Amino acid sequence: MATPAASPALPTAADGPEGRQRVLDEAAALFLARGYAETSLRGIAAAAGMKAGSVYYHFASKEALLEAILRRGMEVMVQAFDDAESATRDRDGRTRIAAHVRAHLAALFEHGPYTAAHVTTFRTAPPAVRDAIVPERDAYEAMWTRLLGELVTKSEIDGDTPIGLSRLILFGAMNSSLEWFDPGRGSLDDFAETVTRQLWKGIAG
Amino acid sequence: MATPAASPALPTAADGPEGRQRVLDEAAALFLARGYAETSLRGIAAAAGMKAGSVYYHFASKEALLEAILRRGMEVMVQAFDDAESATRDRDGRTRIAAHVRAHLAALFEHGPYTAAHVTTFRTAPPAVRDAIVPERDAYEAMWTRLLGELVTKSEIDGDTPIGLSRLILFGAMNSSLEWFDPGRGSLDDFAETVTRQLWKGIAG
DNA sequence: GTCTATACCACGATAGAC
DNA sequence: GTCTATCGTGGTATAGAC
Repeated sequence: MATPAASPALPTAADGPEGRQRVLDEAAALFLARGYAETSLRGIAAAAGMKAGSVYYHFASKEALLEAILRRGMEVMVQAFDDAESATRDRDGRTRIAAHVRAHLAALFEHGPYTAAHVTTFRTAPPAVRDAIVPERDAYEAMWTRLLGELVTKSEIDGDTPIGLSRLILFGAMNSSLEWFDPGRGSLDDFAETVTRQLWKGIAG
Repeated sequence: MATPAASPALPTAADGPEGRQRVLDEAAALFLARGYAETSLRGIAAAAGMKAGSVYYHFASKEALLEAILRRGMEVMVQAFDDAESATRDRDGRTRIAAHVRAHLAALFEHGPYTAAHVTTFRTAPPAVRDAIVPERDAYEAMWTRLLGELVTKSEIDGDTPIGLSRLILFGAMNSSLEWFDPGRGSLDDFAETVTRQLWKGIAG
């Protein structure tokens, strides 16, 4: 039997993603675990099963690699937001907020290390990388601002609190959970519900 | 006139703190601005007006310097908490929470770079440094847990939400403001009041 | 697409003069 | 208490074979 022309028996799709994707995955995981500056290209290469020099076939520099990861992390967040929006566009405000909180937290904890790596490394990323990614971040923030503004218009959210501040406070509450929440020990649904309840009604007795 | 015996005319107290303190101040500011790994001892020394080798007269290593900064940052937070506690111990729950939120934010933005540097560098600090500082962090967290528990007992806080989670959500909201709040552009009092209001009553309309 | 080999540099840290 | 000088290590990145 001759090998099928369309799929030659090469060790590509069999065990794991191909080189570039492997580098991306492992680098994101390492940046998340140890930080950008603390992670060496040699370490990334080793985790991806190759030598340091080979990484440069896929990425022009360590900064370019970081930028690709930050961009991917942002795409995951935007996708999560869009899905939540499609699912709850016609529901009440509390339901919509709950869905978006759940979606954001899922992007952090359930859709790979990219979004989490974005959140934790952005602050100390090299200025050139930060600047390159700012437009994507602004777009995501604008999606939330639009959602909250819509709910204020419908009087589902109190009009007194500035929604810009509310959004930043909510983002801080959600993103900082990377430092302590372990999805293996607690339910993400329960956590998302607690965040939503506290955001919605507060803690007053 | 002979120079007074108690204060010889040496260039010590005149312009700025002495060596060790200068290193501490500048290192904290640099760790906050750029991160621990991204900041070199040469850069710290230059900011403190000395050469790299001289830093080792004051600190055994870069890690020891970081540990001293993290510890100082924690002391500032604890002091802020104690002050707020003394000032509002007999007041109602909402007033006490407001004072503590204000105090924590003041520690981040108004009492030097130590607390802010602690918050931003702890996550990626070398494990040995993290381990050494964990007891102090636990003690501060216990102060908050005790406060919130007391308010639950008095039914000033809703007993349904687990206070451990509420504390982490509140810490995340406050600490993450380091990434965007500029005390030169906005009032810290106003910001603290917004955080307190959102924590207490939520955003529901 | 990955390898080996290496250039080049910045880093943390140390030793000893002053 | 600060300096100069330097050591050794590990970092990013490149060149060229395979």
